Amino acid sequence: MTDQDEESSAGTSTRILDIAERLVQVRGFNAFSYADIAKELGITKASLHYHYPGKAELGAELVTRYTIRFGVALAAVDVRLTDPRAKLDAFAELYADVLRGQRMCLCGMLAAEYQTLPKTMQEAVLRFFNETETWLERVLREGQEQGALHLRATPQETAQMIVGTLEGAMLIARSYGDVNRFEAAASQLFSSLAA
Amino acid sequence: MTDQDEESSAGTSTRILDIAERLVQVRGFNAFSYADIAKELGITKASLHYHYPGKAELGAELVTRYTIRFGVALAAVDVRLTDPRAKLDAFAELYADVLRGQRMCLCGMLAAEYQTLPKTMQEAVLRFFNETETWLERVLREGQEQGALHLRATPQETAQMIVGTLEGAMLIARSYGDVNRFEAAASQLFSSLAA
DNA sequence: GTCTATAGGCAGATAGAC
DNA sequence: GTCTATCTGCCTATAGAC
Repeated sequence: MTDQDEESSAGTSTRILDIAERLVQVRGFNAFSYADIAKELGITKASLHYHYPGKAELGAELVTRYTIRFGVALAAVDVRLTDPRAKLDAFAELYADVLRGQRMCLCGMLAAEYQTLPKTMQEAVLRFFNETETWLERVLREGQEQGALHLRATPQETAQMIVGTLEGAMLIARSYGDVNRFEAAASQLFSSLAA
Repeated sequence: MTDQDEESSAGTSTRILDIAERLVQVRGFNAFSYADIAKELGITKASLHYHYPGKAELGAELVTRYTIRFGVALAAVDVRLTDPRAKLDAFAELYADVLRGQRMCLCGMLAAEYQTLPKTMQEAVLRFFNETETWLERVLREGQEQGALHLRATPQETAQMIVGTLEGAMLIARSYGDVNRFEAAASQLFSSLAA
C-alpha cells in the first residue's frame, strides 16, 4: 500500500480520518463538514456518527494520529541519519512534502483556528508542537556538542524558532502556490545555524 | 481618539470593519458571522447588508484597509528611524503589538483560510504580502549597502523569509498565549542578519 | 454499519415598510 | 439607515429501521 491509495483501501474509520485530514489541511477545521466526507466516501452523514460521535471527537483523533505519525517519521530520521545538520534538512523535507501535496501542516492550520477549537483539540495541538520541539531540541543540542551547529539562543528557544519559521514559510508559500519559497526560507534558516 | 475606542466612536461602516477585523484576527473569516457583528454593534443583520452587500465585499474591504494602515505604519518607521537594523526591530514590534492584543495578523490568518476565500480576497491577501516584502527588501538592501546587515540570500528571498518567520512565530505564540515566544524568535532572526 | 427521515439551529441574503 | 419578516440552504446531531 502506498500513500496514494491510503484514502481508498482501508477500514471506514481510517478512511474517514484520511479524508477529514486532507480537508482540514486544505480548507481548515471550520470550513469542512460531515457532508463533505460523506460525499467523498459514498456513505451518509449519519453513518459517520457511528464512527466518530461528533466533530470534536473526530478532530481530536485527527491530531492524535497526526502526532503519532509525525513522531514515527522523526524516529525514522534518527535511524537513517546521524549528522545533526542532515537531520535538520530531513526535518524540513517532511514539511516540504506536505506542502507539495498543496496542504498546510495539520497543526499549523489548527493553530490559526485555535480560539474556535474544542479544548480537547487545543490541548492535542499543543502536544504536537511540544513533541516536535522536544525532538528538535535534542538534535540541536547534539549538533552544538559536536560543534556542527552554533545556536544564537538556548536549544529550546532555537527549536521554537525553527518550528515557527517552517510553519510560517509553509503558510505563505502555500498561498503563493510556490514551494520554492519554502525551500529558500528553510535553506537560509539552516545556513544561519551552520557552524 | 485612541485605538481603544476605535470600535465605538466612528461611523457605522467603520465600526463594522473594526468589529469584523477583530473577529477575523481572533477566530478567522470562516468562524464569524453577520450575526456576531450585528449583536456587538446593536443593529440587525439586515442593516449590515446596506453597508456591505455580502461577506466577500466586507472581507475584501477589510484586507484593503489593513494593507493601507500597515503601509502607513511602515512609512512612519521610515520617518522615525534611519538605521536599517532599528527599522527591522520596529517592523517586528508592529507584529508584537498585534499579538499582545491576542490577535493574529489579519493576512496571516487569511493565508490559513486562503483556499476557501473569494478570489477578490485572495488577491488582496497576496497584495499585502507583496507590499510588505517590497518595503522589507528596500530596508535590507540599504542595510547591506551600509554594511550593517549581511544577508544569506537575495534581499527578496530574505524579505520573504522574514515575513514567514514572523507570521509563523506569531501563529504559534498565540496558541501558547506567550508573547515571549515571539520576541525570542524575532531576536534570533535579526541577530542572524547582523553584520 | 449503514440507511432514511428529521429535528433544531444558524448561515448569508433579500423584500419591503418606516 | 435601520427595521421586521422571511427565504433557502447547510450545519451537527439523533432516532430508529434494516
